[in-house]
Amino acid sequence: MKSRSDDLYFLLSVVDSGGFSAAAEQLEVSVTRVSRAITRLEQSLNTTLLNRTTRKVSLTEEGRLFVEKVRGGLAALEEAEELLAIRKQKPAGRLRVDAANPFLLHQIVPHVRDFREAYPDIELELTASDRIVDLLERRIDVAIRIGPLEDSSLHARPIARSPLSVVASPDYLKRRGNCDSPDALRDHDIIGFTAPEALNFWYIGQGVRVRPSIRASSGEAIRQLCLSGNGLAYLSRFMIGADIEQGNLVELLSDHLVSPNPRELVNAVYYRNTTLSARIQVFLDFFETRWNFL
Amino acid sequence: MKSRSDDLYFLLSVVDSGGFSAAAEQLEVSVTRVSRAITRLEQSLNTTLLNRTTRKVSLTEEGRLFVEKVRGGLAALEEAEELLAIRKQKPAGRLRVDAANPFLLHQIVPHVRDFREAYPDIELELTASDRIVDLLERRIDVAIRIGPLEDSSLHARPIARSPLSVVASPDYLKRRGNCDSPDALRDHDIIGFTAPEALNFWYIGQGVRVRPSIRASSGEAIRQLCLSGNGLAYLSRFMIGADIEQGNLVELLSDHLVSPNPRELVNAVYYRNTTLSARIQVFLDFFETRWNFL
DNA sequence: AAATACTTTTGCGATTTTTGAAATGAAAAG
DNA sequence: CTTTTCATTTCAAAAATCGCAAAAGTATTT
Repeated sequence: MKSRSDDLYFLLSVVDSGGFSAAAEQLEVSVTRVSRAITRLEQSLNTTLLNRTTRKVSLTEEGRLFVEKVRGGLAALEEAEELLAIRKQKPAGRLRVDAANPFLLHQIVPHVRDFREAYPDIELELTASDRIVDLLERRIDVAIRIGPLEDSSLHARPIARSPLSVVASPDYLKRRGNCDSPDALRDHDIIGFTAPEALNFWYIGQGVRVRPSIRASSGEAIRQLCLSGNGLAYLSRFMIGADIEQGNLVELLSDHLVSPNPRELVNAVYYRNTTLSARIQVFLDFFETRWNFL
Repeated sequence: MKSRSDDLYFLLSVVDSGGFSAAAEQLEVSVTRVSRAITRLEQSLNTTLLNRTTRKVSLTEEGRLFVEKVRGGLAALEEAEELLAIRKQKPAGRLRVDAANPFLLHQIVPHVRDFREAYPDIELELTASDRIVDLLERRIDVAIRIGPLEDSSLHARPIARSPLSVVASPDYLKRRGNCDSPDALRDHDIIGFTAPEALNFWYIGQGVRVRPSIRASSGEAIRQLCLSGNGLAYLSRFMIGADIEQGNLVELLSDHLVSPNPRELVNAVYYRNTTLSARIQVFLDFFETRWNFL
């Protein structure tokens, strides 16, 4: 509540450098300041953080726990500042973004107006392709992919997660009855994928390989089929979140859903291990805060 | 680097309450202070965070991004303080912890000496049981479980993740050759579980159901079999981390491992949705920082 | 258009904190 | 026993923060 972040930085420096004077030198401040920062901190927390034996300082057990958590917190704060620094560079230029069609429609398109307003100098080019295509050849800067990545020659960074849910339309459920347990799936119509077959593996309980009575080749098609009461589907939250909120689809078996699972991860894929271009950076930061599928 | 946490709290309050005066009232300080805090912050960051139109304040786009990150950071810092507060209560009494045998051996037992030293008033009782047993009847306070949870009547909290790796002993590999691709698994001896069969599903590529040529009923047995060169095994990092470091086991197919997956999550299970007892809290905090399997 | 009703910002003296240099104290090293 | 190496404390100067009251805006109302 009251601890000044400056003092926390001092603490970290002391811990890392192993002494007050060393920390002072490292931070280019007087030893007095360091000493006082720690004292202030300890008093404010009413705890002894550092065990001072004249030659060395060592962390008390509470200090250890405290420092551990503090590190993460300060890192986040610094990231926040860094964000602004990047943004100040007024990123500009062309940015080619690729995503699977449903993701593009449901989670990117609705926000591009705001994005363009925030970064008017970035020319956004959106493309849709279901599989990972040749990013390099098509000059794509960043691709959003859902689920496990196949090509590991590219670099990827997880940026969000979109759990999968079993859903059905209310009228279907009225006709066919509810579905309370994984075993009850047998009594229902399942809308599945034509290919790859791995998509018809649902992460429920121990994992179930379903036998679809209807198949479609795209998630969007499955969603439509489900909305019009053709059966149960297992889809990513990002494309049915709105449907659920509006009551057009009902979640089933939520107690038996297994999370995390390989298909719920949303990754940003790009080449270059090195630092991302400001364009890509701001794009990801911008959208990360808007993707609000749980 | 220089932003003060106090000012950040002011910022948050302004954002949440929707105005300077409202924030001032909420924080029980003068409006002047709030205004100055924001000004100071903005100058220090050299950025306009708040868009003041007389009737209301709204976040600028940079402000939005900034606040978002800051929230997380401050939350972590507060957690750190809270930790100390809990610890100050000198938690005492009996704490019954249950875990699967290998986890108990590899990740708990090695640290109990330190734990006892840190919390001398807690009487630790450790039990091992492979499946979730009747926690209530056996009076277990907290159980550590790896992988998906079956009984959802209990409350669980993910506390760590322990990825799974495909491993083999160096001498086995010398004899039988390397294993570069998921397909190459066919040419190798697999050490699998006798039951449940679901454990012989490996999260590699699209997911592979392996056909073990040797089976054992416990992870520890599988580990031993693997160490003595009987074939490939797919085990949690927490039980083979040391083996890998010491070179007694070699990781295979790491490029094809799929993460996250349902079996890598380490959960703390307990009844009570309400606030955890100090005992359980400190136990989890203490060990979380020591479990260092990636 | 002018007046009104809110808000935020600013000027300024008083008050509280913070700072560095040097003094002090304390434990290890020679 | 003396020297060295740190950390803490003292003290006066310097800096920052604070609150009051006045000022400066900007929607809404008259």
